[in-house]
Amino acid sequence: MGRTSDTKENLINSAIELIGTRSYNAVGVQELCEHAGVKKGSFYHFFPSKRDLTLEALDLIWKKFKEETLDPVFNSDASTLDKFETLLRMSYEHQSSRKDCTGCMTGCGFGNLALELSTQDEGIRKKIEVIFCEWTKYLEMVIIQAVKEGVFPPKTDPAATSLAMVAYIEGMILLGKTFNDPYMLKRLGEGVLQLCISRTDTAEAYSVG
Amino acid sequence: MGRTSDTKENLINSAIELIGTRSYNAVGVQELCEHAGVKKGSFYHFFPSKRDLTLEALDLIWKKFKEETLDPVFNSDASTLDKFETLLRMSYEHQSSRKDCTGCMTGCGFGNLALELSTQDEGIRKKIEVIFCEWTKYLEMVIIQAVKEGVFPPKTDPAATSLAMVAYIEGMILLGKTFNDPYMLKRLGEGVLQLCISRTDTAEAYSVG
DNA sequence: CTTATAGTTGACCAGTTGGTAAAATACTAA
DNA sequence: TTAGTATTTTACCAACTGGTCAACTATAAG
Repeated sequence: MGRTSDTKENLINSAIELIGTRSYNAVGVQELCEHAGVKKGSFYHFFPSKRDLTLEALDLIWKKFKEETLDPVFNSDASTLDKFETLLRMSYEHQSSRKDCTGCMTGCGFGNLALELSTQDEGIRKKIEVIFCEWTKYLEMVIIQAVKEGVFPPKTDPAATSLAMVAYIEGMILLGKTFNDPYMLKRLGEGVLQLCISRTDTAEAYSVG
Repeated sequence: MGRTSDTKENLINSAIELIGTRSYNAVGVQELCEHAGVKKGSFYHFFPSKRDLTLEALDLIWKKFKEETLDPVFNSDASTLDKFETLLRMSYEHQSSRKDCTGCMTGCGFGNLALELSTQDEGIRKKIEVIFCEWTKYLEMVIIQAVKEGVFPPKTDPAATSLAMVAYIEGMILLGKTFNDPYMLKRLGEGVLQLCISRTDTAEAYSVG
């Protein structure tokens, strides 16, 4: 019943585009509306506030990241190492193309919003926390399997290792954005593999600690 | 000649406090002035813009970070591993106390501003890039020495390793802020050491790659 | 003690912020 | 065809944004 439209989707996509390349507080409702070709009244017909738009935008980029990156990579029949390498290569390519068309390496939409808003908006912080947890689970499952297959040493702690990998990836992207240089991801990418070696093995190998 | 005052210092400290716990765009000139007990006219007597205040605030927190943390830790006669452990412990303690008094883990002032402003303000981005480079140099020197002493394997690449460590530390803090849990730094801290092992050694040890 | 200078004040500005409310319009389903 | 509903539009709001300016005041140095 009643009329239908794609205004809501347009607004969400505009939020992903604009907030993604600048920041939450640097983009106003007005600009969001202009970019989406929509009047402000329509905005508030679909969203109670800019914050709620952002929450839905986070849902969408997480869904897309799963569908376009995590699922294809981790459901493939490639080797464990190839999976990590593919994930890193896709991140590099994504950031590179962002820089080509905006002039800037825009970084990770989750990390960006997390650092900007975690202390100010508990709902957004919590949503990104959950996203990082789910992302970690993808990695954890691969690590568990790699240990079973003997690719990773038996003492590997999959939960700790996967969390460390997400931290390291976010840190890589943070440095890449700071240097405005996607090549930073190439330089740092190999470090991800080092986090796969369990702490105790590291200690034994070189008697550190 | 003329009158003296500590208004400028007060404004810089207010910026560190307010922008540090919220974000650049979430804090206005007015609030900065109120917090510093200063009228807006005085603000613009000392700073051409909020952006310029922020640039000076970055200088100060970097200076303090060096004086209070990097210099004492890395000029001590502790072992290499102890130095890293001390650095991590101090980060944990700092973030913990921030959470105790503000309710939030506020994260790294450099990382926060880098992600919020890198795509929007080239001057601020560049300043943080330089800071990360200098920070990396501190770590690099320690790593070079550790290789000499045989604590780290000879194939270690000090430049690559130190950069990876900064990335990992920033990623740890990012996750900690997202989870609003300083304990994340404890959980992830040990991973820093794994980045000290050179890629090739990792590959040899477990035939990965 | 004077004078030049550094610092302070308050009034002001145009533009923007996020958000509201009601009337007008277009469309869908019965 | 119609009735009801979803969407769109317009006009509006108070509060706040970063920033300006000229007048005023305190003080350090000669």
